[in-house]
Amino acid sequence: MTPRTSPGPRERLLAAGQQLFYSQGASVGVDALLKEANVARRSLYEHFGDKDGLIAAVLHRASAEDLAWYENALAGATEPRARLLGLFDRLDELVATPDFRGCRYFATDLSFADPAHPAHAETDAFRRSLHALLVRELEAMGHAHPERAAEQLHLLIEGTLVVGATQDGHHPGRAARDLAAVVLD
Amino acid sequence: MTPRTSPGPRERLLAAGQQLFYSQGASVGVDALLKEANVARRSLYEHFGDKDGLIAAVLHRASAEDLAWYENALAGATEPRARLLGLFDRLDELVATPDFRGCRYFATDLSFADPAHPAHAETDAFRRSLHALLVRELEAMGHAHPERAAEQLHLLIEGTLVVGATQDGHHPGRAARDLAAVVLD
DNA sequence: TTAGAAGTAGACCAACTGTTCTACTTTCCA
DNA sequence: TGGAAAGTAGAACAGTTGGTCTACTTCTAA
Repeated sequence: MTPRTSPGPRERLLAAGQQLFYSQGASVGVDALLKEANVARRSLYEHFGDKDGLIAAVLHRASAEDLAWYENALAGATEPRARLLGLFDRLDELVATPDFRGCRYFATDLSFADPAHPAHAETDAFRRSLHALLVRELEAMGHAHPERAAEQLHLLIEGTLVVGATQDGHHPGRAARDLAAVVLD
Repeated sequence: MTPRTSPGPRERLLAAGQQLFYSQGASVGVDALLKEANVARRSLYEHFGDKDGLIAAVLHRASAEDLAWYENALAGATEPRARLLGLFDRLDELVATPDFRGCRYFATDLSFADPAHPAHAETDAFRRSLHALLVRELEAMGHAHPERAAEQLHLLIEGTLVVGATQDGHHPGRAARDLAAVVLD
């Protein structure tokens, strides 16, 4: 019942944070977040404690969404090897998006020099999940060294994101895909 | 003459900026910079106009130093192929440094959402120089597709830096070196 | 119907930001 | 020796930051 016709302030804050933290960086002001979310100042502090709490919550949510994106990208094919190669095709499309600005998690890590900041726990968790996902796929295709290969694929993914974010016109996904094919053999 | 026994305020500001912008990010306060450089407030604004001017100048200087680092890393061998592979060995050592925090230029790009910020011109220039350096080496070894191979090597370098900055205990330089060997053939 | 929870709106605060300015000192060259 | 240039020290300023607080409204469930 009461299917909540429109999302509440908590949801709106998370959505606004996800968008603004990505496009502007973690330094966006609280005022901008409140305005974008159309939410009262008080609601932010009631729901998340402080700005850092919102940042961590946004990363937590984005992490789940991004992992789902990876799963979806893999689902483009059924054969294990084709699944992983297809991932790089999808990455190539992703980084070509006009407002692509690189990996949310690495950007967050760079924003907070203090290693005790709660955001780092979220970015670490994301990377571990991504690594586990890659290992799972590699094991499914019977790779001889899944751990090592996963690290190499991860390196190719990060490289693709950075090059995609900093250089226009390139197709880093294609370059990475060629190298990924080597890793898989 | 007057070999300037100790570096002047300009040099001290550049050195302090190079260190603090890297370790703390571009958001370090002017006060911290002045204190670290042991320089009067006024000197900063006389020499660099404003904080952004210092940021650009620091990047300009770091760019030259970092390119020299790449040249030096290549100089570990004479045979063209060994030169490029040796670069990844040096990168592997670099990212293992305890205070390594990733690529200065990518971090800077992420810090300034405004594409008109003067820092972006410096990071672009650095990347172009690095690309040219890679192309030069690939041509020297008679590679069939120097431009394409340079993009792949660049991707491997960026991936190495990101993984090195975010995951401890890994040896991304080794993983990248294996893949670089494939690129070179 | 009504009490209480949740939300809005916005004033307010202390701390900090980059920047400008004034006054004094050092350096160095003609 | 003298005087301009460059440097230091630090007060002051306006704008912004994250965060708290009060007063009012809306929703909702007993």
